[in-house]
Amino acid sequence: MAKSHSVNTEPAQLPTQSTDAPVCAESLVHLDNVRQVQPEVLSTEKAQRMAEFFSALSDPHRLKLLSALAPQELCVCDLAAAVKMGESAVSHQLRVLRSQRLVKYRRQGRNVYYGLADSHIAALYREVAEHLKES
Amino acid sequence: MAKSHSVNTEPAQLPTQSTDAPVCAESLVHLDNVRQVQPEVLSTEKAQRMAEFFSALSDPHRLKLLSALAPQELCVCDLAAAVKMGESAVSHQLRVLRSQRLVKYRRQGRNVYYGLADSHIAALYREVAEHLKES
DNA sequence: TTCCTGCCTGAATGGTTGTTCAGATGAGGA
DNA sequence: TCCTCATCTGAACAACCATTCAGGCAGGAA
Repeated sequence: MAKSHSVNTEPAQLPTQSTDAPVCAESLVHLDNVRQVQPEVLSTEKAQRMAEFFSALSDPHRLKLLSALAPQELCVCDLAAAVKMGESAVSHQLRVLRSQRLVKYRRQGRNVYYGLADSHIAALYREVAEHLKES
Repeated sequence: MAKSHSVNTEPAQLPTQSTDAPVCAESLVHLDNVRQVQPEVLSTEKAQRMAEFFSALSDPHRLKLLSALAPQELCVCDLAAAVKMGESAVSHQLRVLRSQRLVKYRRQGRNVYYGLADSHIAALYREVAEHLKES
Protein backbone atom coordinates (compact mmCIF):
# COMPACT_ATOMS: atom_id res chain seq x y z
CA MET A 1 0.00 0.00 0.00
CA ALA A 2 1.11 3.57 0.45
CA LYS A 3 4.52 2.47 1.58
CA SER A 4 5.54 4.92 -1.07
CA HIS A 5 9.29 4.64 -0.98
CA SER A 6 11.21 5.86 2.03
CA VAL A 7 10.17 8.71 4.25
CA ASN A 8 13.05 9.65 6.44
CA THR A 9 12.17 13.24 7.23
CA GLU A 10 11.31 14.02 10.82
CA PRO A 11 9.66 17.33 11.79
CA ALA A 12 13.15 18.21 12.91
CA GLN A 13 14.89 21.24 14.21
CA LEU A 14 16.19 24.25 12.42
CA PRO A 15 19.18 26.40 13.50
CA THR A 16 17.01 27.17 16.53
CA GLN A 17 17.82 30.85 16.68
CA SER A 18 16.24 34.01 15.27
CA THR A 19 17.30 36.31 12.43
CA ASP A 20 15.06 35.58 9.52
CA ALA A 21 17.82 36.20 7.06
CA PRO A 22 18.55 33.58 4.43
CA VAL A 23 20.46 30.85 6.21
CA CYS A 24 19.33 27.71 4.47
CA ALA A 25 21.81 26.21 2.05
CA GLU A 26 19.48 26.52 -0.91
CA SER A 27 17.08 29.32 -1.73
CA LEU A 28 15.98 32.33 0.18
CA VAL A 29 13.85 30.79 2.91
CA HIS A 30 11.64 32.77 5.26
CA LEU A 31 12.91 31.18 8.42
CA ASP A 32 10.28 32.67 10.70
CA ASN A 33 7.45 31.24 8.62
CA VAL A 34 9.09 27.87 8.51
CA ARG A 35 9.54 27.73 12.26
CA GLN A 36 5.99 28.83 12.83
CA VAL A 37 4.65 26.05 10.65
CA GLN A 38 6.89 23.18 11.62
CA PRO A 39 5.05 22.13 14.80
CA GLU A 40 1.92 21.72 12.65
CA VAL A 41 3.58 19.40 10.17
CA LEU A 42 2.48 15.79 10.56
CA SER A 43 5.04 13.42 11.99
CA THR A 44 6.35 10.89 9.49
CA GLU A 45 4.60 8.15 11.42
CA LYS A 46 1.18 9.77 11.34
CA ALA A 47 1.59 10.83 7.74
CA GLN A 48 2.44 7.26 6.86
CA ARG A 49 -0.61 5.83 8.60
CA MET A 50 -2.90 8.38 7.05
CA ALA A 51 -1.40 7.78 3.64
CA GLU A 52 -2.06 4.05 3.96
CA PHE A 53 -5.62 4.80 4.86
CA PHE A 54 -6.19 7.00 1.84
CA SER A 55 -4.34 4.55 -0.31
CA ALA A 56 -6.93 1.93 0.55
CA LEU A 57 -9.54 4.31 -0.86
CA SER A 58 -7.58 5.18 -3.97
CA ASP A 59 -8.86 2.43 -6.22
CA PRO A 60 -12.11 2.54 -8.18
CA HIS A 61 -12.85 -1.12 -7.58
CA ARG A 62 -12.55 -0.75 -3.85
CA LEU A 63 -14.76 2.34 -3.91
CA LYS A 64 -17.38 0.40 -5.81
CA LEU A 65 -17.21 -2.34 -3.23
CA LEU A 66 -17.71 0.19 -0.45
CA SER A 67 -20.64 1.80 -2.22
CA ALA A 68 -22.21 -1.62 -2.63
CA LEU A 69 -21.81 -2.28 1.07
CA ALA A 70 -23.30 1.06 2.09
CA PRO A 71 -26.96 -0.03 2.02
CA GLN A 72 -26.51 -3.53 3.42
CA GLU A 73 -24.23 -6.43 4.24
CA LEU A 74 -23.27 -8.73 1.39
CA CYS A 75 -21.29 -11.93 1.04
CA VAL A 76 -18.29 -12.14 -1.24
CA CYS A 77 -19.98 -13.81 -4.19
CA ASP A 78 -22.82 -11.27 -4.13
CA LEU A 79 -20.28 -8.46 -4.03
CA ALA A 80 -18.46 -9.94 -6.98
CA ALA A 81 -21.69 -10.07 -8.95
CA ALA A 82 -22.71 -6.55 -7.94
CA VAL A 83 -19.50 -4.91 -9.07
CA LYS A 84 -18.76 -7.43 -11.83
CA MET A 85 -15.39 -8.61 -10.65
CA GLY A 86 -13.90 -12.04 -10.12
CA GLU A 87 -14.27 -13.45 -6.63
CA SER A 88 -10.55 -13.72 -6.17
CA ALA A 89 -10.05 -10.09 -7.07
CA VAL A 90 -12.81 -9.10 -4.66
CA SER A 91 -11.18 -11.12 -1.94
CA HIS A 92 -7.86 -9.44 -2.48
CA GLN A 93 -9.43 -5.98 -2.40
CA LEU A 94 -11.45 -6.80 0.68
CA ARG A 95 -8.26 -7.68 2.45
CA VAL A 96 -6.97 -4.19 1.77
CA LEU A 97 -10.18 -2.66 3.07
CA ARG A 98 -10.04 -4.89 6.13
CA SER A 99 -6.45 -3.88 6.85
CA GLN A 100 -7.59 -0.27 7.19
CA ARG A 101 -10.69 -1.27 9.13
CA LEU A 102 -12.97 0.16 6.48
CA VAL A 103 -15.13 -2.96 6.53
CA LYS A 104 -16.12 -5.49 9.14
CA TYR A 105 -17.14 -9.07 8.50
CA ARG A 106 -18.84 -12.03 10.12
CA ARG A 107 -19.08 -15.63 9.09
CA GLN A 108 -22.49 -17.27 8.66
CA GLY A 109 -22.50 -20.85 7.49
CA ARG A 110 -20.10 -21.02 4.58
CA ASN A 111 -20.59 -17.40 3.63
CA VAL A 112 -18.73 -14.38 4.95
CA TYR A 113 -20.80 -11.21 5.16
CA TYR A 114 -19.09 -7.85 4.82
CA GLY A 115 -20.33 -4.42 5.83
CA LEU A 116 -19.00 -0.89 6.39
CA ALA A 117 -16.95 -0.64 9.57
CA ASP A 118 -18.30 2.57 11.09
CA SER A 119 -20.00 5.88 10.50
CA HIS A 120 -16.84 7.86 9.82
CA ILE A 121 -16.65 6.15 6.47
CA ALA A 122 -20.03 7.40 5.39
CA ALA A 123 -19.26 10.93 6.62
CA LEU A 124 -15.98 10.93 4.78
CA TYR A 125 -17.66 9.71 1.63
CA ARG A 126 -20.14 12.59 1.76
CA GLU A 127 -17.38 15.13 2.36
CA VAL A 128 -15.55 14.01 -0.75
CA ALA A 129 -18.65 13.81 -2.90
CA GLU A 130 -19.32 17.41 -1.89
CA HIS A 131 -15.82 18.48 -2.87
CA LEU A 132 -16.02 16.74 -6.22
CA LYS A 133 -19.41 18.20 -6.96
CA GLU A 134 -17.88 21.68 -6.87
CA SER A 135 -15.66 20.81 -9.78
CA MET B 1 -2.36 8.45 -10.31
CA ALA B 2 -5.11 6.03 -9.40
CA LYS B 3 -5.61 5.09 -12.99
CA SER B 4 -5.34 1.60 -11.60
CA HIS B 5 -5.48 -0.50 -14.72
CA SER B 6 -8.67 -0.76 -16.66
CA VAL B 7 -12.11 -0.44 -15.19
CA ASN B 8 -14.57 -1.63 -17.75
CA THR B 9 -17.40 -2.65 -15.49
CA GLU B 10 -20.58 -0.61 -15.73
CA PRO B 11 -23.35 -0.89 -13.11
CA ALA B 12 -25.02 -3.07 -15.68
CA GLN B 13 -28.12 -5.15 -15.84
CA LEU B 14 -28.82 -8.60 -14.54
CA PRO B 15 -31.29 -11.14 -16.02
CA THR B 16 -33.91 -8.56 -14.98
CA GLN B 17 -36.42 -11.03 -13.60
CA SER B 18 -37.12 -12.53 -10.20
CA THR B 19 -36.48 -16.01 -8.75
CA ASP B 20 -33.60 -15.78 -6.36
CA ALA B 21 -32.33 -19.19 -7.35
CA PRO B 22 -28.68 -19.55 -8.35
CA VAL B 23 -28.44 -18.38 -11.93
CA CYS B 24 -25.02 -16.83 -12.13
CA ALA B 25 -22.36 -18.85 -13.89
CA GLU B 26 -20.14 -19.07 -10.84
CA SER B 27 -21.16 -19.48 -7.24
CA LEU B 28 -24.46 -19.41 -5.55
CA VAL B 29 -25.43 -15.76 -5.77
CA HIS B 30 -28.33 -14.17 -3.95
CA LEU B 31 -29.82 -12.45 -6.94
CA ASP B 32 -32.33 -10.37 -5.01
CA ASN B 33 -29.61 -8.84 -2.84
CA VAL B 34 -27.49 -8.08 -5.83
CA ARG B 35 -30.28 -6.32 -7.65
CA GLN B 36 -31.19 -4.33 -4.59
CA VAL B 37 -27.66 -3.08 -4.22
CA GLN B 38 -26.71 -2.41 -7.82
CA PRO B 39 -28.31 1.02 -8.16
CA GLU B 40 -26.20 2.15 -5.20
CA VAL B 41 -22.94 1.06 -6.76
CA LEU B 42 -20.83 3.99 -7.95
CA SER B 43 -20.55 4.42 -11.69
CA THR B 44 -17.13 3.67 -13.10
CA GLU B 45 -16.72 7.33 -13.92
CA LYS B 46 -17.44 8.59 -10.42
CA ALA B 47 -15.42 5.82 -8.83
CA GLN B 48 -12.52 6.80 -11.02
CA ARG B 49 -12.70 10.47 -10.10
CA MET B 50 -13.01 9.70 -6.43
CA ALA B 51 -10.12 7.27 -6.62
CA GLU B 52 -7.93 9.92 -8.19
CA PHE B 53 -8.86 12.31 -5.43
CA PHE B 54 -7.94 9.84 -2.68
CA SER B 55 -4.84 8.88 -4.59
CA ALA B 56 -3.63 12.46 -4.32
CA LEU B 57 -3.93 12.07 -0.55
CA SER B 58 -2.26 8.69 -0.40
CA ASP B 59 1.31 9.86 -0.05
CA PRO B 60 2.95 10.86 3.23
CA HIS B 61 4.91 13.68 1.64
CA ARG B 62 1.81 15.26 0.21
CA LEU B 63 0.03 14.93 3.54
CA LYS B 64 2.92 16.69 5.23
CA LEU B 65 2.69 19.47 2.69
CA LEU B 66 -1.01 19.86 3.36
CA SER B 67 -0.51 19.91 7.11
CA ALA B 68 2.12 22.59 6.67
CA LEU B 69 -0.30 24.65 4.61
CA ALA B 70 -3.12 24.31 7.13
CA PRO B 71 -2.10 27.22 9.37
CA GLN B 72 -0.95 29.61 6.65
CA GLU B 73 0.12 30.18 3.09
CA LEU B 74 3.71 29.32 2.21
CA CYS B 75 5.91 29.64 -0.86
CA VAL B 76 7.58 26.62 -2.39
CA CYS B 77 11.00 27.09 -0.86
CA ASP B 78 9.51 27.52 2.62
CA LEU B 79 7.45 24.40 2.11
CA ALA B 80 10.52 22.50 1.06
CA ALA B 81 12.33 23.61 4.20
CA ALA B 82 9.37 22.85 6.45
CA VAL B 83 8.97 19.27 5.29
CA LYS B 84 12.63 18.76 4.44
CA MET B 85 12.26 17.87 0.80
CA GLY B 86 13.99 19.10 -2.32
CA GLU B 87 12.24 21.92 -4.14
CA SER B 88 11.83 19.88 -7.28
CA ALA B 89 10.14 17.09 -5.37
CA VAL B 90 7.85 19.62 -3.69
CA SER B 91 6.97 21.09 -7.03
CA HIS B 92 6.06 17.69 -8.43
CA GLN B 93 3.89 16.89 -5.44
CA LEU B 94 2.21 20.30 -5.52
CA ARG B 95 1.23 19.63 -9.09
CA VAL B 96 -0.60 16.52 -7.97
CA LEU B 97 -2.37 18.44 -5.22
CA ARG B 98 -3.27 21.19 -7.67
CA SER B 99 -4.71 18.69 -10.14
CA GLN B 100 -7.22 17.61 -7.50
CA ARG B 101 -7.83 21.19 -6.40
CA LEU B 102 -6.59 20.47 -2.91
CA VAL B 103 -4.46 23.62 -2.92
CA LYS B 104 -4.74 27.04 -4.46
CA TYR B 105 -1.87 29.33 -5.33
CA ARG B 106 -1.05 32.90 -6.22
CA ARG B 107 2.07 34.52 -7.53
CA GLN B 108 3.69 37.39 -5.62
CA GLY B 109 6.89 38.76 -7.09
CA ARG B 110 9.05 35.77 -7.82
CA ASN B 111 7.44 33.60 -5.18
CA VAL B 112 4.37 31.42 -5.56
CA TYR B 113 2.31 31.10 -2.41
CA TYR B 114 0.26 27.97 -1.82
CA GLY B 115 -2.64 27.40 0.54
CA LEU B 116 -5.42 24.88 1.19
CA ALA B 117 -8.16 25.09 -1.43
CA ASP B 118 -11.29 24.98 0.71
CA SER B 119 -12.84 23.92 3.98
CA HIS B 120 -13.83 20.42 2.87
CA ILE B 121 -10.19 19.47 3.07
CA ALA B 122 -9.95 20.42 6.72
CA ALA B 123 -13.19 18.61 7.55
CA LEU B 124 -12.02 15.53 5.74
CA TYR B 125 -8.73 15.62 7.57
CA ARG B 126 -10.51 15.73 10.92
CA GLU B 127 -12.79 12.84 9.94
CA VAL B 128 -9.83 10.63 9.12
CA ALA B 129 -7.83 11.61 12.18
CA GLU B 130 -10.87 10.57 14.22
CA HIS B 131 -11.07 7.20 12.48
CA LEU B 132 -7.37 6.53 12.96
CA LYS B 133 -7.50 7.51 16.62
CA GLU B 134 -9.92 4.64 17.25
CA SER B 135 -7.32 2.14 16.19
C1' DT C 1 20.07 43.61 -22.33
C1' DT C 2 22.27 40.14 -18.91
C1' DC C 3 22.42 37.78 -14.55
C1' DC C 4 20.32 35.59 -10.66
C1' DT C 5 16.59 33.46 -8.33
C1' DG C 6 12.34 30.74 -7.57
C1' DC C 7 9.73 27.53 -9.65
C1' DC C 8 8.31 24.24 -13.12
C1' DT C 9 8.92 20.34 -16.38
C1' DG C 10 10.70 15.98 -18.97
C1' DA C 11 12.97 11.63 -18.91
C1' DA C 12 14.92 7.52 -16.74
C1' DT C 13 15.02 4.30 -12.96
C1' DG C 14 13.66 1.49 -9.17
C1' DG C 15 9.99 0.30 -6.11
C1' DT C 16 5.04 -0.64 -5.55
C1' DT C 17 0.45 -2.16 -6.76
C1' DG C 18 -3.41 -4.81 -9.08
C1' DT C 19 -4.61 -8.83 -11.63
C1' DT C 20 -4.66 -13.53 -12.79
C1' DC C 21 -4.19 -18.42 -12.12
C1' DA C 22 -3.45 -22.12 -9.29
C1' DG C 23 -3.79 -24.26 -5.14
C1' DA C 24 -5.11 -24.29 -0.07
C1' DT C 25 -8.31 -23.83 3.84
C1' DG C 26 -12.53 -24.58 6.27
C1' DA C 27 -17.52 -25.37 6.82
C1' DG C 28 -21.58 -28.14 5.72
C1' DG C 29 -23.78 -32.25 4.01
C1' DA C 30 -23.96 -37.25 2.70
C1' DT D 1 -14.86 -40.51 5.90
C1' DC D 2 -15.27 -37.89 1.23
C1' DC D 3 -17.18 -34.28 -1.62
C1' DT D 4 -18.61 -29.65 -2.73
C1' DC D 5 -18.88 -24.86 -2.14
C1' DA D 6 -17.34 -20.15 -0.52
C1' DT D 7 -13.50 -17.85 0.43
C1' DC D 8 -8.68 -16.95 1.06
C1' DT D 9 -3.75 -16.98 -0.22
C1' DG D 10 0.87 -17.11 -2.90
C1' DA D 11 3.47 -16.20 -6.96
C1' DA D 12 4.41 -13.93 -11.34
C1' DC D 13 3.74 -10.41 -14.66
C1' DA D 14 2.42 -5.98 -16.36
C1' DA D 15 1.28 -1.31 -15.38
C1' DC D 16 1.93 2.51 -12.58
C1' DC D 17 4.05 5.96 -9.47
C1' DA D 18 7.72 8.74 -6.89
C1' DT D 19 12.31 10.36 -7.08
C1' DT D 20 16.23 12.32 -9.07
C1' DC D 21 18.85 15.04 -12.25
C1' DA D 22 19.09 18.06 -15.82
C1' DG D 23 17.49 21.83 -18.09
C1' DG D 24 13.89 25.51 -19.11
C1' DC D 25 11.06 29.57 -18.15
C1' DA D 26 9.55 33.94 -16.04
C1' DG D 27 10.15 37.87 -12.75
C1' DG D 28 13.16 41.29 -10.65
C1' DA D 29 17.44 43.98 -10.32
C1' DA D 30 21.33 46.19 -12.39
